[in-house]
Amino acid sequence: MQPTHALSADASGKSCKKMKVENMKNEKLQCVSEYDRDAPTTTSIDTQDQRKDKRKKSVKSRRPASRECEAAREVRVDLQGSDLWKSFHEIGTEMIITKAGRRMFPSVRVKVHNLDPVQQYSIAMDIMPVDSMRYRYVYHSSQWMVAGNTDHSCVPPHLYVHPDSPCSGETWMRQVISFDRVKLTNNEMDDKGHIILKSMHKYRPRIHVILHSPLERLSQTLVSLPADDVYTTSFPETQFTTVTAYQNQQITKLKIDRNPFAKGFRERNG
Amino acid sequence: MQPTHALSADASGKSCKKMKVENMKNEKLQCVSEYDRDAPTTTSIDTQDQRKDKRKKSVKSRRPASRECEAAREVRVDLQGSDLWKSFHEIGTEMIITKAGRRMFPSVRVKVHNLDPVQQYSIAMDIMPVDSMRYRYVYHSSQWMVAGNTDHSCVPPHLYVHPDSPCSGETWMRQVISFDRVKLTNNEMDDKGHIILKSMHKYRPRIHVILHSPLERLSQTLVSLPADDVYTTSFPETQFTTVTAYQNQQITKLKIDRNPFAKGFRERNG
DNA sequence: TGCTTTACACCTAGGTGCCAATAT
DNA sequence: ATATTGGCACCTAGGTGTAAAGCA
Repeated sequence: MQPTHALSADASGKSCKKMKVENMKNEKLQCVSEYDRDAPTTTSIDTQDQRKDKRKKSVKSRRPASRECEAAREVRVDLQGSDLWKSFHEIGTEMIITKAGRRMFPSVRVKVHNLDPVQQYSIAMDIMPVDSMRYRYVYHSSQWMVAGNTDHSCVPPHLYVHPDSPCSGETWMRQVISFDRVKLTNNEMDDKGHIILKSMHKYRPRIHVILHSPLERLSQTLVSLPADDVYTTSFPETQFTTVTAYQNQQITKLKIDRNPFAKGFRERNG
Repeated sequence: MQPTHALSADASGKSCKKMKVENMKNEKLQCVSEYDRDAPTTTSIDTQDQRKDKRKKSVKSRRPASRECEAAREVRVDLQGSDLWKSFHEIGTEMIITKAGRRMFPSVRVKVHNLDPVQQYSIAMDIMPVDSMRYRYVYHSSQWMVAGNTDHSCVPPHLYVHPDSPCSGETWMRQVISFDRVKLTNNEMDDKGHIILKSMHKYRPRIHVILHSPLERLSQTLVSLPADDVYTTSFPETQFTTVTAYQNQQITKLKIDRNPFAKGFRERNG
């Protein structure tokens, strides 16, 4: 359980490392509440004792050949379809989870910038709990209320490595990176590689950009912990509550309206 | 164009290397005619000058802890669905190729044995020309006849790396490795990663088991040449002739009869 | 003539929310 | 009471050979 590439403790926000190391092993099921604000959350150095130091460090915008620190620009990850996510977020996004596994809608789609074109990267997604609460939906007030604490059975979050991984920075930057084949399940015994979540809980997806050192590689089957340099980011509007059946009818309507696979319900459900 | 990992010239069939090196760059479009015999063809050392030395070296059968040479057993690759392939082969297998890309039926499916469970491997397929001839089908004799030499535009054979690559030997051995998503095309400008072939030519698929040295890795996008140790094999019954429309009606009937996607023609075409 | 392309009907495979039944 | 499950009709997405048209 010891950190593989533990960093020195200089967590000053000005550090000019192109990629910051985050040791995911040490994160356990720690909750990242009240991230639900404005800018994307970018994890900087994140060792056990510094969790309180986490601050929204807005990623530097592209600046040609900034000479600050060996001219290295910081990795940037943009969420695609942010407007759609926000439409759901305003109501309170719900995601169905089933035993067989259910896709997300909307799905997480990103573009990455400022990678080194010749380096190899893997890009991965996982889904972190937002807090340790269980929720229930109160119909008459159309609101989600806390219903108690979660039972910490605490399955470590499964890392979904994008199937194109590993791949050169150049190739990654040329395309929209889509996680639309990810499936969510409530089956704790799942063996099909789906992401296991608990119903009636709040979650938020994270994106990891994993730089492969020349001496290592990340097999797609080594599903849990990248030991290399990892750049991690997350978008507030992608937060959602897991359900086994939709609770808020406005969510149902919006899904039917926007998800092509639900077209069969368009007219029927006026 | 120089061999990356050229071997010494001891091509004696008894060499005890677990995996033999084959330098694919040196193979060019060399034709491997009259391999259409009995046992699977296993490529041993294959440098430019030794092509005549190629012999069907039937892979050693599993022998527990044979101590001959550091107790390493030789890699073995078995073709799944061999009977189905043979049904077609007896008639003269045809594969449709289209501009958009067409799947193969039957598809190539294999099982691998005697890998090192803890090593990382990639498994790949390519399709080699059997000779340099162009063929035409003569209806009244129901036979394929030579129609001339091919025009050597000679696109280097595209390597299709199995999407699960790279992966541990243990994982590979536990599953049937299916290449059913491979698509064949006659579009020489194809950019969708399909395998480009010439119509009215004879081909045979090859399977490559690529051992990753700890210091290297094979990106799925580096599509052409494995520089590591490669074990290559091929099965006579998988040979086929490329067409844009089926020539032999017996082939058409067998495809309709066996390919689930052609079910719509079962009754119609008595 | 001989080969290739295209639009097509008809499949398989699989993603939706719904609803009634069933847990918890 | 609430939450979950499984069967369902209805979609999307895409794999078939066909037949007619297009191309050398």
